[in-house]
Amino acid sequence: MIDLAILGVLKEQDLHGYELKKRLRELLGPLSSVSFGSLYPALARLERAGAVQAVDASVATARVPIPMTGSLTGEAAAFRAARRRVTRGRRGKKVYGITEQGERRLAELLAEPGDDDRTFALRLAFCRHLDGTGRLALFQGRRAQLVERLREVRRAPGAERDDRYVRSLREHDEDRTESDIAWLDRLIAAEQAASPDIDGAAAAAGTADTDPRTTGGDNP
Amino acid sequence: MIDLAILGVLKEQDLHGYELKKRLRELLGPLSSVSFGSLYPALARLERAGAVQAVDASVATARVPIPMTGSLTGEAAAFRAARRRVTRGRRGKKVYGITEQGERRLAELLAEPGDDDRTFALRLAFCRHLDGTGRLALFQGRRAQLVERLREVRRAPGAERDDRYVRSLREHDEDRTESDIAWLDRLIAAEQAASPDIDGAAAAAGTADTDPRTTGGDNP
DNA sequence: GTCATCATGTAAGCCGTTACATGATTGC
DNA sequence: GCAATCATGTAACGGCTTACATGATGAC
Repeated sequence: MIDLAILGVLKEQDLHGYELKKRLRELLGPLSSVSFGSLYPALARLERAGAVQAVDASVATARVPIPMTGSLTGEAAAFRAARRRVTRGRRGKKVYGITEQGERRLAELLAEPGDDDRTFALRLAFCRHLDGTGRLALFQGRRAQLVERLREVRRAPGAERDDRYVRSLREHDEDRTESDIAWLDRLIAAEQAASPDIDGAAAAAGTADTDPRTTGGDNP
Repeated sequence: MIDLAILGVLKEQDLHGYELKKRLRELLGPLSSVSFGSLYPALARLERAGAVQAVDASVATARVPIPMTGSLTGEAAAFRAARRRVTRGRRGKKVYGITEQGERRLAELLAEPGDDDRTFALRLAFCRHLDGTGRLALFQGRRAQLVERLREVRRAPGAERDDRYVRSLREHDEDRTESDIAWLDRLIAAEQAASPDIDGAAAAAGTADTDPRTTGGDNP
């Protein structure tokens, strides 16, 4: 879960822990943003596993210029930074980059099934690193899951005991789920329009029984 | 969190652990239903804390309130003794009932601030045990939180780097939040219609700055 | 008599948090 | 030089899950 977030962000850009947290925050919102207490150990673990690697901060990313204050031992500092390529930058910073192994791991994490509400948002945020087939599988797998959930919400055992608040909760939950399914339908349609050669039939095995009518019918 | 769920369910009916889990499942859906591994320790903890109490299974469903007259008549003493003596029913079942202390604890848990997405649903499910003022405070507190979240989603720092998937995610998140706010507005309106004497001004201190226009404008 | 279900618990471990400790760099 | 921010980590802990262990009851 946190591995996916880290690798997904590092795939777009080399970053150190502090920046990583900021980027995750702006990507995922203040909620579901990780804390340092889990971020740094996770980075250390990923480094041990060979999925990420400390890189030279000065060559990390072109768009982040390091302001060399120049006057005091500028050349010496630059030299030292250049020599100790794999340790830390000027400010104790440890800039991480994703390795090839890490990219494979990211692909695995993006493709593996079992998405709850939180991991789906994360996967969607990084799904550009998937091919069209993988994306369709992701979307349709999620859709099937929501359809199943909608079925359960509608079955609603024990609903006769509900007071009006619980009833309202259930109704709103139903609306939300329908809205989510309609949204996924739009994503799926856009994906199929972008790649007309794949129909997702192979990718979405087992989801063929999903009933289009359960989406609440926003299509005429 | 789990305490709230347990006490809320036990307030409506005496139950043993197994049934409690089933009831929670049908109340909250398969998601966010607790596992035995957390339910039983929680029940034991609540029993040690005096919030719940093992009761005689044969009188369990009657839900007879304990007479709190203070003076121990012979009858009440006998009842209490009988109630305390019985630990488990025929089948090793241990039926729990909520105590007065537990009801106070439930009221505390329902009223205390700090609701994330999950605890709000739980509170709403049991908010009938709150008075009108408490309910309004709950709804309006949640509304203020969602308005703040909407503001953050719309600010969206770093959104210029987003690909279309992240953009779609943000848009859908915005729609969802707007829909949630509109739903809360309906709940609030219904609550105020039911109790015209309270306007929630005192209960919702600090939420007066919420702008009705931020709801997406489903009102003409 | 044995199998599914009901019923209660314990143990190990994961995943993440908060709080704490430490130090570098920049701005004033 | 001093505070604010940047930056990295460790320690303690909490809550919840899975897996395991145990046993009662009823259907057949």
